[in-house]
Amino acid sequence: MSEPTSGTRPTLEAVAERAGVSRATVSRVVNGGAGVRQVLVDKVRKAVEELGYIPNHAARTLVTRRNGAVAVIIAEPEFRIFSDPFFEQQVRGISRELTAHDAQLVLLWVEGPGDHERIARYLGGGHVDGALAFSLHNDDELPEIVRRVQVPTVFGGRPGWEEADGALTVPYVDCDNRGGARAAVRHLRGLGRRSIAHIAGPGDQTSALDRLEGYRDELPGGDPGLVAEGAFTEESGARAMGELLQRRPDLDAVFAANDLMASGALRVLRERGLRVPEDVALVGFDDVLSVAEATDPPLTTVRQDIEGMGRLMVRILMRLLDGEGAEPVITPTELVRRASA
Amino acid sequence: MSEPTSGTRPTLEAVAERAGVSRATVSRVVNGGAGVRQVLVDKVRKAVEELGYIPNHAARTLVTRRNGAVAVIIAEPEFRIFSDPFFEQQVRGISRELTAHDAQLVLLWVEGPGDHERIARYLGGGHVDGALAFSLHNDDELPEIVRRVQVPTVFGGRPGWEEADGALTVPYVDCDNRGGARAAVRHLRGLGRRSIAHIAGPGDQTSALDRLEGYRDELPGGDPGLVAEGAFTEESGARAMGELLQRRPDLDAVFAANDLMASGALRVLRERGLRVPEDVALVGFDDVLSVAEATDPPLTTVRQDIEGMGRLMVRILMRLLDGEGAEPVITPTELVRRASA
DNA sequence: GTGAAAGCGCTAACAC
DNA sequence: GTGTTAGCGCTTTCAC
Repeated sequence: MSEPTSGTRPTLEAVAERAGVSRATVSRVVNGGAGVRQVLVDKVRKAVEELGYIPNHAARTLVTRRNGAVAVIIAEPEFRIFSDPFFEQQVRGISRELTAHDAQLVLLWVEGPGDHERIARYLGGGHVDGALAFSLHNDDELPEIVRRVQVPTVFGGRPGWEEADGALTVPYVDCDNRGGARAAVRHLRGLGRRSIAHIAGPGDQTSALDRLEGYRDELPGGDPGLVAEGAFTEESGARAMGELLQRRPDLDAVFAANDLMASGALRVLRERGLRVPEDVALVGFDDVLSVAEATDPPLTTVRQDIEGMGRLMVRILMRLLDGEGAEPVITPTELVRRASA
Repeated sequence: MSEPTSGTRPTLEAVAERAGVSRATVSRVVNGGAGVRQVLVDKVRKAVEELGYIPNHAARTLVTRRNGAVAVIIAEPEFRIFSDPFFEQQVRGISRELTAHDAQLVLLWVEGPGDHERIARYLGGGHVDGALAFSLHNDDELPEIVRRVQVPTVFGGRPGWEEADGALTVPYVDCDNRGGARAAVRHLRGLGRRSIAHIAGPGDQTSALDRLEGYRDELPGGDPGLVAEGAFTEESGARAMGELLQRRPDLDAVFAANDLMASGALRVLRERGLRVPEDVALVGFDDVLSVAEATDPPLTTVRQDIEGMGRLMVRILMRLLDGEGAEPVITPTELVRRASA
């Protein structure tokens, strides 16, 4: 009983003996039971039950080269994103789709650069069939790691490094950030607004850059003073709003690169006695309900199907695992009108 | 190239051939190189490097019965606790200690009761050597699952079901909740306070119950109207404080079962124009710095070494895996005086 | 010190 | 339909 795992688990062989059949038959039954007479199926099932047999994972993986597990990689600086409703929704989508494929979600937490080697060994050692990662910053090392160990990987969000090396196209899922931003600005213009400001996200994230570009598409030659950078947090949105009001007290509309920053901006606007949408119209991005519906007034925003994007990441990975090719996927966005604009 | 894993990875055999040694020697080198001549060690290392060899995990596990991975199980209702600084700190401790043991942290997310079967298969299938779980609610099914599949498990927090079945003692790590609560109340009494209220945590969590008991130890025959139940959140602390003030406007001290609820209570106290600590002295529990030091005034609170408890969970699990026995561990608490009491 | 050989528990041809 | 057999890639006695 000094063994690592408690006692000795029953093997296929034991089940076979008890059921009076061969190992192969037991294997067939355990894996679905196709092409086995019902009598034997029942016998085997009974033996499995009685012995409490659970297939040995390592043995199975050794021969099938599949292990039914997919890694979701979280890098330390991003660990906090668990508290971000956006991320939670995406992981939920991933989890559900994985379950539908009968695959296990393994969350890998990278604590820092020192962990890279360990993560590489884990990924390369075949613990998982594939990986899902989030391309949050341009300087991330993850893409290099997954490339090196050759584990099929799908990214959430358009990776920034792709721009540097056009040859290396990795599969990813992202929404139409640029198009969504355009729709937001067009909507504000349609409302007759003339001074439309933008609270952008961090400059090292493609989603922020793409939304900024969409904003500029609609306002060529716009005043750079109408753009302030935030960090996708409520707090930073408030700060950016303050800056903008200082620079351009005449502004009559704001497009924030996400709902959290929009809610921060809204707070500042109200503190200054400005009415939304009468004095300043406000549009967000994401349509995270817990934020967009909770503000007063509720936010007009650009909706993206976050959970759906998570599910899509899994489906693309599965296709990759089946040896099929995979292209990046851009999902559509949709303007949701509420009261803020 | 239609294989699940990309291309064919080099095996031990390939390395052996390239280095001109036997598989056994390569294996020795890969596993530390003890008892192998330096010349051969170098040769092998070189071959490993050149081939980009990574040991096959499944094959190794199949023979060693160990796989260097430990599951941290998160149940869905608790997924939110990622945003709880307490939990994050504990996971950080776990992660660090695991790294020190060269083990991989695998986070298992249980989405709901329907997932139990899958989780059981995963745990029982030998994906991980052991598991770490958090006993948050008394009706949790997890303990039953880990018992069934016989995977060595250490719990964070004293499990509630233990009371029902004294025979089943599982290893767990918890702080001295009762003793800490006593110290808090004693401190308030020492300050000359006469009407000491308690904002308790949810009644289905042992930590909350133990702290309540510690409070009662020091105030036998106390007024039940001085106790209100919260849910360990800031919001619920505020609500409970409101109730207490309504029932007992004369109260002059509050012991909250955690810092988050204390900060909620503090907010309400100030809204009502009550000074802390002059009118009402306030003590929290946990000493989560981001909360206890951030309030105004900063909280006097009962400190527990959260990260240390996470590390301890891992150490106990490792002992379990080595076939040694393991007892529950209660870590000490310490009153930290700041300005609120 | 190093190599040869025997498995770990399972699946997948291939016979029957 | 079912059983037999040959590995999957690695570690680990046991000889030499």
